[in-house]
Amino acid sequence: YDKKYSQVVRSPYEENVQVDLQDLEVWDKFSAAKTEMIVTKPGRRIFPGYRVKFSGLDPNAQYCVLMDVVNVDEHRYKFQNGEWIVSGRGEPKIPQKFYVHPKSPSSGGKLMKEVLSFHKVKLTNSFAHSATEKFNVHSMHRYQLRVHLIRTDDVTMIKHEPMSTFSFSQTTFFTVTAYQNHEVTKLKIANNPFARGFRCDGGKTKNTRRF
Amino acid sequence: YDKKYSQVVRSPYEENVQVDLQDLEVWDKFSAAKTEMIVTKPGRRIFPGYRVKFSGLDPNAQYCVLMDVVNVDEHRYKFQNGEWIVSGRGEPKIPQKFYVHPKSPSSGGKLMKEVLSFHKVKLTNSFAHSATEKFNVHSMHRYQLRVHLIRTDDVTMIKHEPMSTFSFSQTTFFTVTAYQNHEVTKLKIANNPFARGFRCDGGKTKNTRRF
DNA sequence: GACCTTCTCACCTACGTGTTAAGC
DNA sequence: TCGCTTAACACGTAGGTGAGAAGG
Repeated sequence: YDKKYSQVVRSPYEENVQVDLQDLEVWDKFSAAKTEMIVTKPGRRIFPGYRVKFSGLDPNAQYCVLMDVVNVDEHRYKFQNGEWIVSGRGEPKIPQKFYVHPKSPSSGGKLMKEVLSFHKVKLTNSFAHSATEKFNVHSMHRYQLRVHLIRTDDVTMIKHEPMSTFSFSQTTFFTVTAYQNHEVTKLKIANNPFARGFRCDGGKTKNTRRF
Repeated sequence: YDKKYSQVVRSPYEENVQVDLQDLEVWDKFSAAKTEMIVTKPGRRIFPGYRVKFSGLDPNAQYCVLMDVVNVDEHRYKFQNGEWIVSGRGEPKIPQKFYVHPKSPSSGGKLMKEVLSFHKVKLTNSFAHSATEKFNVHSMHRYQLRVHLIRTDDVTMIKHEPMSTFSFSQTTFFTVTAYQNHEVTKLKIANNPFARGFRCDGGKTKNTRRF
């Protein structure tokens, strides 16, 4: 049992493929506090950043890498007395959509040499603000990130080819319009460079993390 | 005779295709003063921005859009007594390279609805700083921008398909490491939002131009 | 000296943060 | 009232400007 994965579905072509979630320590810290992600109308990035690295690919084959955001369950939640509890039925699921990583398609050799970052992805609660990098979600629901691999050099064929899917239990999160758990707020401020202005030391702490 | 084009080469598949250069008034102003573009080691953007709009495409066909930077002649130039004059033989031409617009491939229908911007392109005089969006050029030479259209949905087939090429006489420019003609400097400061700090009014003039 | 290049700088644009107060 | 959402804001990151001094 590999504690890094909550779920793996492999297409027959990618039996030896493995995916590593980057910044695992950071994801673990957030996960322990129950991660929250802000949702806004214009769209808000997720933090920690979703960054993965592939191994075990065929160096000469062409691949497309995708990600999506999926419901973890069918509930609506609320934060009460310091913990998240179920609060009725969830909104109907939003039709699935994929975000194709801009480096797709790419050869297995190239892919294995670099970390793929999905930092441009945003969460929005407004259907009016549609864009390729925006995922529509409901606030006060629970979601999870997934990454997909398809052995093809044709982005338009994505829906007609066998696909391998990888997901990590650490990337589960609650959507909110304002942070509920102050522990999460503290972790965001401590780790996200863009929130450096809110650090106790006035932003003097260096942080060279890349997204 | 259409004064907007200096040269058009059409592949047999794109007889009705037309390209419009955006910000034509600005390009014309610079052109009248003999446009200069700064070249640096890390790479410098071009200004005015190179933005084009297509019409007459097949709405259902897939296209790739490319651009490149080519020599206008074989001379080296210098700026003397307020004008550009030939100053010996130019450096050997740099091997041609294409910058593939990130929205490639795209359907003709989508392409005709939007303005394609090449604002990420940079000019560099250092061969060490190579990148997809950087063009290697020699300083004190004369170049021109070109845009290309290929009817294909496969970016890797770009060099093996018939290509239409469009270029505008207004996009001819001299490369410099420091501006020679103060008239050009004034136009840059007056029109480029990033140079607003140098405007006489202290940067209060609004300018909502998009790249 | 004349000409061209390089580097550092102050000053911008653009946009990613949580905070706060107001709205519903 | 309470719970959740929205918009304006100060304060960061990241990087595009020409100026000016220094270098070759």
